[in-house]
Amino acid sequence: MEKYHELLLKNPLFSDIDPGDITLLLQCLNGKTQSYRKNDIIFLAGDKARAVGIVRAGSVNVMKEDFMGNRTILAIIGKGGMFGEAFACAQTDKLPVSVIARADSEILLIDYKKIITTCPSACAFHHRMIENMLGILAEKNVALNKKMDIMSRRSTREKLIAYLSDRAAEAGSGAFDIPFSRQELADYLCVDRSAMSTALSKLQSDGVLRYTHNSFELLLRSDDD
Amino acid sequence: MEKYHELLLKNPLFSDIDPGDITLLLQCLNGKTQSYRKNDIIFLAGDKARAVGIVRAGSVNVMKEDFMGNRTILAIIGKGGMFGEAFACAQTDKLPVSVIARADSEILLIDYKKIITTCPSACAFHHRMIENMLGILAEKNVALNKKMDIMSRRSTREKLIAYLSDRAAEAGSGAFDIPFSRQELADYLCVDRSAMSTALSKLQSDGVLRYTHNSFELLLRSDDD
DNA sequence: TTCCCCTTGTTGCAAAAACAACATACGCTT
DNA sequence: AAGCGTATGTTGTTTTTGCAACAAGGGGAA
Repeated sequence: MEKYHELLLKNPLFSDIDPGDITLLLQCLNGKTQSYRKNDIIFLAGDKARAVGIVRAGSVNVMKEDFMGNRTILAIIGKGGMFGEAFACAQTDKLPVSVIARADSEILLIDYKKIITTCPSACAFHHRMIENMLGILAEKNVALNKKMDIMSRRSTREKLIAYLSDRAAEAGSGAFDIPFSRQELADYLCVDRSAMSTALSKLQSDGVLRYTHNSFELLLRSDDD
Repeated sequence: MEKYHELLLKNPLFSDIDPGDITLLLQCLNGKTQSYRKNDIIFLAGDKARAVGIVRAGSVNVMKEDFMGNRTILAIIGKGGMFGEAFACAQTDKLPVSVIARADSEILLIDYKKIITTCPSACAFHHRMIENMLGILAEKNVALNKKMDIMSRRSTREKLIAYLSDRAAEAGSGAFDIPFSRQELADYLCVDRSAMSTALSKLQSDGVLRYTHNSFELLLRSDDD
């Protein structure tokens, strides 16, 4: 049980909650831990979203099936991870994704209503959890907006500039490091790696940018673009 | 004052709150209405995000300035609209955007802490507002994820298929209408209108799709793609 | 009806990206 | 140090996009 609580404490939903309060909190939440075998369906697309899931053991796939029947894995959620929170909080009528067990798994399912409704005893940690949930959703929102800003550019060159500018702004300096390999960066920007590599070279030869490995430096140019 | 409350009631943050409770709620929130002249800075990029803004009168620009100094308008928020909620809830240290008055405006600023902290009297409507805020953030999240799924496709053709599949899934049928004109759809997908038009024609001649005006029908194909 | 404007579809062309295949550089293990 | 595998950069080809200009069609107003 000790290990179980440790796992929860690592989850941002429970951050800044006193470990000693976790047991009480779990009582308020009335979560049920359910076991699933590999390939079992945890949530099915089309269902009403009511619960948030936390992976106690094993891992799950968040999957999407399009109209043509092609299935895509949107996310792989491992031990300690959470899924379904956005759909639960949005009270979506029809879940647009399915969640399937990748392996035999133990999932803690918590009813959304129990999360957002402070319990009769109005426990402080419960309130903290609501705040955490707001923070989680808000941060994802900010990250997604940032990425959308990048992805809306038409060319690889512009996507690179948008991404690198953003990193520079975050670092507060023209010189900064990036946390991606080239392939990862290409995946993040949704472009071809080799084309991106070419675009990077061109940016350098154009004098807009200098880089070695993962260290970059954007060079301000007052005139044209 | 009556008009002012009407405006708030239309805002999703206050939905399902009894109009009679609004006055009390506003006291809990301790919001300040401030006047700004055209081009006044309401939030400045780099500031700490602490407050949510609601436009009582006038309108504001949410703007971003990149490393090169190019400014982009991310959003125009009109009367009744809200801004800054994601940054406030994420407790962002450095606001990545600025908010500027487009015209002389009256802005109701509410401290984020006051929103998420239920007041001593634990009023029910205050709690409802927290739930609303969760819903707002979660819905934006879902919408952004949906769009990301579309935007991550490499070609216009694939973006179209992703978008139309999504619409079909939402309609629960291969036949459905879309709420966009061609130009709007192109903007949504971040592609060129005429290229998109060509891609649509090709999809139709390939027998994947039929459409007239804004009525579309996706035709299932069991074999290849 | 006729005229005009706006939306949508089409075509040609230039630029860019995707793709593939290869070359080089780097880090790690033995 | 040598050898190997991975990551990165380069080059050439094909496909697609973006752009621009134009044609076709529809709706509304006079």
